[in-house]
Amino acid sequence: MGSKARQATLTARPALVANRLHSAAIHLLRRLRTEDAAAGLSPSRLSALSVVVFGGPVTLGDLAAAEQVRPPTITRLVRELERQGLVFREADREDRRVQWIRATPKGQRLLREGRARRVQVLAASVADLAPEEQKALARAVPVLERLTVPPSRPRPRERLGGVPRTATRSTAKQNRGPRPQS
Amino acid sequence: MGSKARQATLTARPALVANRLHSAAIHLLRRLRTEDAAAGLSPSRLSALSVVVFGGPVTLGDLAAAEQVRPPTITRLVRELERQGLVFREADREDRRVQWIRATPKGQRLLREGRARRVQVLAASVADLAPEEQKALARAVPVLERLTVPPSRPRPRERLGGVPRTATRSTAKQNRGPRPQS
DNA sequence: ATAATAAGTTAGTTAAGCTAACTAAATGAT
DNA sequence: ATCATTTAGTTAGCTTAACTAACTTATTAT
Repeated sequence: MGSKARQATLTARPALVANRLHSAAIHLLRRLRTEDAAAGLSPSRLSALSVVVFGGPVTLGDLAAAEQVRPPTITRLVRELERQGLVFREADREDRRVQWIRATPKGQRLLREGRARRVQVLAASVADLAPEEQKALARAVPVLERLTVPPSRPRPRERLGGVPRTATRSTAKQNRGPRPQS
Repeated sequence: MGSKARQATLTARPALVANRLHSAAIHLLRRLRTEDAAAGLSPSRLSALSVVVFGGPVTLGDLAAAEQVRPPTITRLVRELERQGLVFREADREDRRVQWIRATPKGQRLLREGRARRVQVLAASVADLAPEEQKALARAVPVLERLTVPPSRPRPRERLGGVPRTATRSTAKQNRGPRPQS
């Protein structure tokens, strides 16, 4: 194969790449769904819990934004995580409409252990690939991650780094309103 | 190959790659979900329709295997596609338990036009990437596609390539007594 | 004081997955 | 030939996760 010609073909068809990525993502998740279920955490809950664990205390709205879903979806998701004893809420002292979500120790443990267990099947497949293939994947991952962030989302989240609790509320509020750069 | 150390890092952690792939896939699909809805075809239906359109006539079992879902799920999915006038079924003449699924012209058209429209947002993002990034993605896609096929599934489905209709059925089933219609 | 905005919740719908239990047809053994 | 088994698909009922619309409560602005 002439590599020049092939490269040209590849880069000339973003739609084709997008298409195949789409399919691949669907099938990838289908494949992992089974493992997810075994550990009692659906992909949605897993993803949300992960934001809570690594992103420090977050509000419901933060979570909804991070997960790119609507408020009711987050309400329900958090309720389930709460029921499983993986997160808990705490009302903000300054703005009593706001609920801060934190992970319990159980939630942190379950995320770390469970997540590893869940992607283990995938990881094994990755490990079975030829080195060049693994490299191809590893190089594509950061690109993929950039792709999955909608460009239309400014995301002003200072809170996401471990916020000490109540003090930050006023600070956070400030940039809530103005929405600096879009 | 430039940095040996970097390669080692990249290939040494399949679990890390798997993890990030998992997240990326979730967010990718979330992002596309909105676009999907607009065109009237959910990701699942889109994926199934795509198999029917490009994989020639398939049985329900074929579809279930290709989509990695259980029979009831496929039954429902096909019923909806049928209701939308995108596919139709036809009973096999030799084995009357078997249903062959084909795309209608409308289904073919909708897939071609609709699919492009649906992944258009993603395609636009891909097009916006730097050329090296596009190449990284393009090279990773085939690897991804291999990853999404469970290794534990031998799946010797001869039917999946465009089967002319009833002729092949007997080939597959050959040597079994021809049960005349009752 | 009152209107407007913001954060979450509730209610109700739709879609997509599953298992269990079923029907109908085909195959195999006696 | 009959009866048991296997296979293809369906039905019923459950769960999860998404959505919109309409609501409550709290905050902010006029």
